[in-house]
Amino acid sequence: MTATHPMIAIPGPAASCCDTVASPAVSAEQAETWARWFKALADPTRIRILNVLARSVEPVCVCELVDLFPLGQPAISHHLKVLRDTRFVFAERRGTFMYYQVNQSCLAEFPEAARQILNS
Amino acid sequence: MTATHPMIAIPGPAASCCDTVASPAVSAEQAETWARWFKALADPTRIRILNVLARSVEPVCVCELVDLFPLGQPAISHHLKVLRDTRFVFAERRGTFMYYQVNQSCLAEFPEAARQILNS
DNA sequence: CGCCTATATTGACGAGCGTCGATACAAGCC
DNA sequence: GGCTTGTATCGACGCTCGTCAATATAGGCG
Repeated sequence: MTATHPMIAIPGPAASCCDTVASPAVSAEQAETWARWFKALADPTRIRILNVLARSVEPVCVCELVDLFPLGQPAISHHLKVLRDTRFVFAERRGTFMYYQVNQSCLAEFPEAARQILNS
Repeated sequence: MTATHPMIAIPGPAASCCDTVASPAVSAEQAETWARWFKALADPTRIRILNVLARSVEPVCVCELVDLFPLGQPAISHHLKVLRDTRFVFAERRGTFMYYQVNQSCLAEFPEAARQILNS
């Protein structure tokens, strides 16, 4: 695996193919957590559902979402479950209807993850 | 699809299951673009590769990355290609070696996407 | 030229994802 | 109680993804 670098005899800063790089500062566990977050948003429908929920002051019921997208009700429910499992949204029951809202604080951590991947 | 709401006769703000919600402000095309970005980061190895590249002042060659992760060289090359295709990183050839760097400006657009999903 | 090393690409395989149809559950109304 | 409606879950299908082994390409060195 480790390359035997051809310039090894040349003195100076370019003695090997590159300076030894530090191990990633992001642990494997942290990376998996963030990967799950990104994966939850790696679908255009879920992005747009999240956008609709974020733009609505009031909680939104499922039937409204079903009308907005060219997908069946089970598909919408599935996407909502993915967003629920990652805590991007939460649901509240009112009689027969289910109302969904964005979890603002959870989405706020999102740019923070991007920052840590770049800086830490 | 559209629900016939049982409270339709009751006057007042709760005349239907929920207020009519605006269509998503994020177009389907924009959502697909962002979904591709998120998908590129929806893998723990790619997150950590990106983190290593971001932490290194100097460009990093592939053999160094192969040593850092318990994956074969083809797998690392594959992940680098995904990151290249989404312009998160770019590569530069120096003789036999390929050196990778993060595309800072491209990653800066990332929190902006999160902001637009929430606010716009 | 031929050999060697670094990296990219290909093909294959198993696993997971998105969608749909069918069904189950929950709650209100008769 | 039964009926209806809204929502969630299940099973199946096709598709994509991540990984590996094998191979191809590219560049340096003799």
